[in-house]
Amino acid sequence: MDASVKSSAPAVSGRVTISDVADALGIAKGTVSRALNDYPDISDATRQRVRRKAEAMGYHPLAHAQAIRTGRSRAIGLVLQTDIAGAQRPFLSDFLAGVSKEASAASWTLTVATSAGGAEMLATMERLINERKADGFIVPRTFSDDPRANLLRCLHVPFVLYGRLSDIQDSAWFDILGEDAMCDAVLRLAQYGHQKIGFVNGGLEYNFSQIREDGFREGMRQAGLQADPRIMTAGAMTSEAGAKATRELMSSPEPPTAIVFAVDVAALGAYAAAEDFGLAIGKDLSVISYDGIPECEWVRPKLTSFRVDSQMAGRRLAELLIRNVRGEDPSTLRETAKATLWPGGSDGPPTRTSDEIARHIRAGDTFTSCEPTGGQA
Amino acid sequence: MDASVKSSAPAVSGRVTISDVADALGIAKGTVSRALNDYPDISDATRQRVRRKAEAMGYHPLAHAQAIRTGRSRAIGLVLQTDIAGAQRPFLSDFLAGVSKEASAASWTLTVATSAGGAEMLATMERLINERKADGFIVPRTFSDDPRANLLRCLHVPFVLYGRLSDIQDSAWFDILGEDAMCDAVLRLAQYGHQKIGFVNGGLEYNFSQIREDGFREGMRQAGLQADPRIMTAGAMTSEAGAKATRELMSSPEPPTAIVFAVDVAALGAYAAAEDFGLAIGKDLSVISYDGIPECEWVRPKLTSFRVDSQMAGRRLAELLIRNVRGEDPSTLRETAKATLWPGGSDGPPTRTSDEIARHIRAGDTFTSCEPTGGQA
DNA sequence: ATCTGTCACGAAACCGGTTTCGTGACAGAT
DNA sequence: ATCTGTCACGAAACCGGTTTCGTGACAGAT
Repeated sequence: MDASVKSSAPAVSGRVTISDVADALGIAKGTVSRALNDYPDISDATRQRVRRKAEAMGYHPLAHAQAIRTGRSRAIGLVLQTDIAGAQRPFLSDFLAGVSKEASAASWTLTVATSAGGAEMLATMERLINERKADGFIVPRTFSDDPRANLLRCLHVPFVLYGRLSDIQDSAWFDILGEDAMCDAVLRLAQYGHQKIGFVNGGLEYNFSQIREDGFREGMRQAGLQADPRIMTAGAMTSEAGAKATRELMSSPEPPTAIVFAVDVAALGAYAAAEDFGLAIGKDLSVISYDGIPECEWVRPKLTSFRVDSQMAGRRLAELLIRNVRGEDPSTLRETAKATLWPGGSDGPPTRTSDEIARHIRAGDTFTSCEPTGGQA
Repeated sequence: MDASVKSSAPAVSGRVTISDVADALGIAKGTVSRALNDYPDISDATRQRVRRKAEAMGYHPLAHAQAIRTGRSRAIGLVLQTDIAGAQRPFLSDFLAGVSKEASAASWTLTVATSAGGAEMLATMERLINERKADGFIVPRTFSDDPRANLLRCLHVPFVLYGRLSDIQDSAWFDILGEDAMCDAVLRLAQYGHQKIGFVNGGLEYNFSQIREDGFREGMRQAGLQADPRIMTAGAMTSEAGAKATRELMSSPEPPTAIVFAVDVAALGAYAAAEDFGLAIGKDLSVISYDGIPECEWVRPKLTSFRVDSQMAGRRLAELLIRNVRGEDPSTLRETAKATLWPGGSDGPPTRTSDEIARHIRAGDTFTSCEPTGGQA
């Protein structure tokens, strides 16, 4: 009888649309939209009615339908750099789990792309922006002077750094306090009685390296020890580089009895170097590192390392980014967390002095092996 | 003078829209759309003109604007299971790189979510489908009876399995020929002279396990050897489980001189077990495994393993899925590839007989250690 | 009693695409 | 010369949302 009866069938696709909700309430769909988006020109009574009905009908707006008008699709962008030697590999699964969990909780999604570094990386990000596949980015592995941050700032696209930027400006970030870990590592070694403590830093192109070196120096200062530049080096981001760095440090006139590494993969290289020299890790040479990659548990003795909770980092970064996109001031979106010491067997009281080690290495023989090695003998 | 002059300004956002292209050509935007989508009611001449102009103006349709009408957003869905012990972790970065590269090349994107297994996994996938965040799914780590595949089939959502399904039906898949690798592993060991060869399979809930066991048996058959059920076991998906399985096999009346593992992480456990028994890996006990995880390079001796090219797998899966979504018959979208042998030092000619090993283990002492261990002595 | 301002909503335009419907132009058949 | 069918396109509706614009109803001031 009533000619205005529109079919209230819930659309062909089975999804509940905003029109379905509006029809069910007998109001305009624009009103429903404004009610759900907290426009001020909607009465509290209506707002409540709409909310309840939408909830009851299981209505969820389609992000990409909103995007066409708003330009935002509730998607977090993450571009992984794949041309660097496994740098982010071990944490990736946990990290993604953290990001995507937090995203899901806010009805956001995660768009992942991969790229080599440099121009390709920036092009990839621009494409995601242009195609509205990402409303903002999580920028992992911050560089000291990060072109990604520069680009996103120019384009006024929100982002959150995983790592602090020296040129802090107005960016949001989350970071693990690597400096505290390095400092604690030194103090732990000093307490064991180590006096000659070496440092193998990561690549100086990364922002974290300066920070970790500062932490190392601060630890030495607090322990009342001298930081000796002859047993400090940097740039070790692979096991091979870590081995090479270790050999260099150990070949110095006054070799260290303990080395602090800024990254685990480099520290793993110390095992090979120690083997070459016939030094026992954890006894002749103590090692403490940072990251907490699973390989720490594989090597013997296990590698003592400051472990980073990557899943938590992912979660926090996602939350900060979402708040950034929603308009909060980036300079209020900054957080830090601490790494946790996971003791292995790679550190302990020194069993040899620096002198003894130096003589031993010059002599080219070993302390511990049971089969004769090296030398002309 | 001409009242019909619409502003040809390229929109506020800077993007070129379909209307911009239509205006530039003086034709209707519907015509442009049909021309670009190869509708039959567009003349070749017009089609060419439109294509060229769109190209020249740098027009790219907005995937989510298309999605609102078509229901498709050119996005690949990938839900990672994060509650299983690191199973997919090591390959993840390469795998994502492969998927996302292939996706980018086709102007698709990759939506990643994570989930625990079971009902949560299915709910996560349904959410992505309902919100049009994925037009189809790559289903990694296929289970023998895979609830994800069942769900997607019911919903008529395209998907590609990474792994073959026993109940093949109409699904598309890509898989590495694990059976060939297992077979080759046995033949390699047989050529070294091994006769008692054990097998430690992965979890039987995974589809690959049956396939790899078949490959192992086929290898034994080709080598003219008896598969001995007392030195075959399954369910080892972690290093601990691999160590336990190795101990069991070695404690059998006729222990193996070589073991084939279906997965690397389990094989890594063999190192710990061998150490317990005082057996030298690669000499007293040969080990060959499968996956090619980076840890193979960390252990001593390096683990001989059949390496899977995860990036390639990701690429192939992405391509197959896209073709599936575009309407190609899934039963024509099936591919396999071979794993590549990466020899380490964990396999070689047997240095002891099964008997010698059995006696040794019963005696509870070791062959190789230089310090006395074990026994009451 | 009228005027003014605010409240709260409906109607309609809009975002950037796709798809349906209608029709003028032309060719070929009668 | 008219009729019929196909070709090739324009116009308009549509997808599911958001946002702008307009206006009736009511309250308070004059």
